Amino acid sequence: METTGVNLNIGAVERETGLSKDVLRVWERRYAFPRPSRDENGERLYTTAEIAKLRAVKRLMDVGMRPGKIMLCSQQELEALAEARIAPRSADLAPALERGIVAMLKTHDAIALQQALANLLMKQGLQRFVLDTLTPLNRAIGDAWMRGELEVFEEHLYTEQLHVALRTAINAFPRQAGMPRVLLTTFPGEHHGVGLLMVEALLAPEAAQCISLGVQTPLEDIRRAALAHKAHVVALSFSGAFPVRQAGEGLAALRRQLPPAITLWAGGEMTRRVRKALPGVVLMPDLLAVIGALKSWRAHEPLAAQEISAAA
Amino acid sequence: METTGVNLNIGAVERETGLSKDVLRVWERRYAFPRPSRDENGERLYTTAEIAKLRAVKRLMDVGMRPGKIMLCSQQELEALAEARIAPRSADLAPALERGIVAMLKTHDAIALQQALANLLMKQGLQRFVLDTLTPLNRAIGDAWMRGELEVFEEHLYTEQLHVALRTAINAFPRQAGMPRVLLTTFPGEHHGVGLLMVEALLAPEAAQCISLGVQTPLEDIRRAALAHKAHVVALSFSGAFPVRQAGEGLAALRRQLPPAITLWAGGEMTRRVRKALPGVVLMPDLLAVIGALKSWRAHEPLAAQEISAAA
DNA sequence: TCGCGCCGATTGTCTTGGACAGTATTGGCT
DNA sequence: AGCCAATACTGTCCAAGACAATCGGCGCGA
Repeated sequence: METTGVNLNIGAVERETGLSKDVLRVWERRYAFPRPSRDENGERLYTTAEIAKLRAVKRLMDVGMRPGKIMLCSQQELEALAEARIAPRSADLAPALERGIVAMLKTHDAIALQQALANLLMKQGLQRFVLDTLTPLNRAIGDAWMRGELEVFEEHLYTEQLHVALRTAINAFPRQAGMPRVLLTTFPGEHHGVGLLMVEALLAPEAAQCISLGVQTPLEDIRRAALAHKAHVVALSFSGAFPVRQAGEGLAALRRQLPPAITLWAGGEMTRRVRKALPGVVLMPDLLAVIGALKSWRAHEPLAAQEISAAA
Repeated sequence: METTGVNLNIGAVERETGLSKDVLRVWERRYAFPRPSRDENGERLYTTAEIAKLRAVKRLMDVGMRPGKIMLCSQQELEALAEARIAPRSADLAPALERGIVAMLKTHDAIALQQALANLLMKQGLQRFVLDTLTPLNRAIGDAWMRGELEVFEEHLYTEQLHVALRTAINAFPRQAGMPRVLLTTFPGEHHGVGLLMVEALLAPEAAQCISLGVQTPLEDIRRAALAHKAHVVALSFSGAFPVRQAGEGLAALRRQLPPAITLWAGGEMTRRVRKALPGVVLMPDLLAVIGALKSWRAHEPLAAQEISAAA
């Protein structure tokens, strides 16, 4: 625990924590936390301790807790809350596999990690790997992250290695002009791209044609891309931290601008928190739903597909 | 040209254009552009035309132009400026290869694009592909982007396909415990990750061990990761749009926090715009410099490497 | 006892207009 | 022509207020 007491200004804290300047200032006004010192110009200077606590608060808020309830807790209390939240489901047992992967992350053994992922993938096949292994594994990683056991950079390493493993496996499938054509991307503000890759991993063996634009495509460009690529389905991925409201607005706008024949899928952790139904949007709260949605599309939408093709 | 006159509020414009709310408001005050209408609550509503012009302005600013000079130009004038800027160097000739790739992007032929990239890669080998093909190709794509010939989603598709091609090729090399160990990532705020992949593509055949954290690692975590992984080199990538000042501050802070034995590399388009030297940071304005820096490290730093190993 | 609707509390986002510091550019001087 | 200083430019930060959407709890009816 060094005393790297490098004080950061509000802009740097925004970048480091993902909390907007507005939020940081209004929290200070309302909750008296954080309470940064000021430099000679009266500008805020946040300590590393405050930043760490802000990150802990954000983690808890990303799983549904409210700022007013937790803002004045100490670091220990926050950790206890995180612990309590995941206790119910990890109480039974954390399987050896998951614990092994987390251990590799903690020892920073990138090579072992990559081999472990590649081995599992080869043994199980791509779809089983995604559905059976990755789902609980991602949850275990998420839990460890919630508990503060994992550093940011360790989580980054996991994501990166997962990218490598999945991308390699997906590439082994021939890139064919299958049906449906699925356009994959995320909204601006959503940085997390593993979801896209997992969906692609599920669809590639089903002979659907995936066109991924990566993350953060502006709304207007999603529309243009869907038309340009004559997509049958537009699939968006949302991580748990994505604001439900923003997603709802964006999906509604997109639904309005897209021809009705194009199906709209929305998946990812966030979709579990959606209350009111979004007309014309297929929600996929888990990965299994992707397979279901694909089957459903193939059963019900042959006409739509023809229409889009004919419109060319 | 549809009249999708969907007006966006300032937050949405910030996400879509990458211009902060503060900047949008201060531009309105100073230059009387943009001049958004207001909703019933007095909140700004930007038209799609304004957003398009904002994007054009940002593109030109990313290559060094100043807002005051260009803010009041019409769309046509902005396009003329972009044209003029790239005329000097593309006047000679745009080689057939580059034009072919751009054409594939414009016709949205993802399959052809991927095959073209894979073919080139196989024919030339990874390093030659990166150095000889990708450098001019990226410039051609950048020029087309500057001219407004490419849509955002077309550029996204290119990036994604490049990712696929490079990742596949890199994976073909055995992941060994070579020297030096290079930690690759970008600062928070830098979304562009192709640079990292290109560096990895150059280093993998040289038997250096790359550990990539992907994009947007908080400063403190870069430090921790460097120590945890016992990295010999920390390499950061910056796209042309990254603010030079932010990069300078970040690099200085990182240099201060990192043991002197760890070498610090900074590469990418931004580094060409750096004026004052950054002590203790190796600048790599082009990709060839990466090879040079690697050779230089191997020639001069055998002691440092041993020290770090011993410190374990 | 469970479901539904209402109301108050909570919370993120947007508002204005001012200020300042660091950087680029201009102009004058040698 | 080259160098330095004054000036213009520009991004970021500040304050305190306002408002709408949402959450949570309460009471009511089935």
